[in-house]
Amino acid sequence: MAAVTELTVGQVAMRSGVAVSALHFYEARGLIRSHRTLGNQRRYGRDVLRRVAIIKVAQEVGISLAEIGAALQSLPEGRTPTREDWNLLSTAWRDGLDQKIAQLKKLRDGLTDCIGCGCMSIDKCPLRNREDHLSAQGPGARRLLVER
Amino acid sequence: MAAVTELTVGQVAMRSGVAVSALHFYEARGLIRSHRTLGNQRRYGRDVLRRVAIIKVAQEVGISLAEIGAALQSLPEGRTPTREDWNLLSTAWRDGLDQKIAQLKKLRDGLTDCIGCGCMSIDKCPLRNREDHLSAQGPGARRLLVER
DNA sequence: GCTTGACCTCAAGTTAAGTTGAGCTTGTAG
DNA sequence: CTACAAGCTCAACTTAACTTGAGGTCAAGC
Repeated sequence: MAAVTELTVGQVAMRSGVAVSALHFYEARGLIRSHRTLGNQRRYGRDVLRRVAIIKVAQEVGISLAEIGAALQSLPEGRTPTREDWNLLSTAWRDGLDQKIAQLKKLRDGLTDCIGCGCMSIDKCPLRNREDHLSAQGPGARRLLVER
Repeated sequence: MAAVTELTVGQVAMRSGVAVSALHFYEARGLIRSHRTLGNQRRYGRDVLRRVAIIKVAQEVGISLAEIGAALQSLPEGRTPTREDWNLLSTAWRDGLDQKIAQLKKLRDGLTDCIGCGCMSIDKCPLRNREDHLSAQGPGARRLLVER
């Protein structure tokens, strides 16, 4: 028992509340890192707990793993996130949240206005026309789970 | 040219802004209906435009196709949606939106409180502990794109 | 009357974020 | 020293909401 700080996957899973398979997955995606024992088992430093915490919070805010990964990578030198880093990220994400909230509000107000107006006629409904014909442009324009 | 009101898939696609393949898909899912010409091609009544409009609005509000389908089915007799029907649906959906907004606000406020506190220590952070360990309970508990 | 463009069907692919399972290895408690 | 829990890898499956493609039909202009 050299370093007391080392954690196994199972321990990280238990303490962080995410499944072992999810941890494997995050590692494959480059969101967390581990080193291996001689027997090829993963060992994590305690910083992984903080990283996982950040990941989960970001996910709840509606940020994709890809974006989270990018944000974590963009931290200078890919080092363990410090409080400073957390400030930057959480501020940015909070702003994103603000925007999302504002959008939903607009949508809700549109709905409210539209209730009872029976105007769902595609050409005239303000709700419908909010989305300025995003179709028929780029041919390969994929849009699953659209954001903006 | 008996009824001037008949539309082809292509026309519906163009006017509604959704792809032909998506219309096929909606039909397979029972969200819209068509009748066929002698040559087996789809023909739609104008009401389909309204239905598609409803579907798109609901999607933007974050409602799944399954739920939209259920809502549309629940309309008495599966008839063409009237203004009354639209009232009911849009009111319900607006309330859902309200809830979603409230949730995001709570999350944002949590983030705001947390910024600078550097408390991301899993055990003590209020943001982290909001989610009262939802792990390790039901074995088959799937949760992709969680709602609540 | 034939060529094009719009349609049709059905199967398979796509993305995100994981989960499940098979088959095999480690590590630890008794 | 021997179970049995916990790990490991890799492939395949899951859901939602469509898209893409292959292979074949319909309709309309010239």
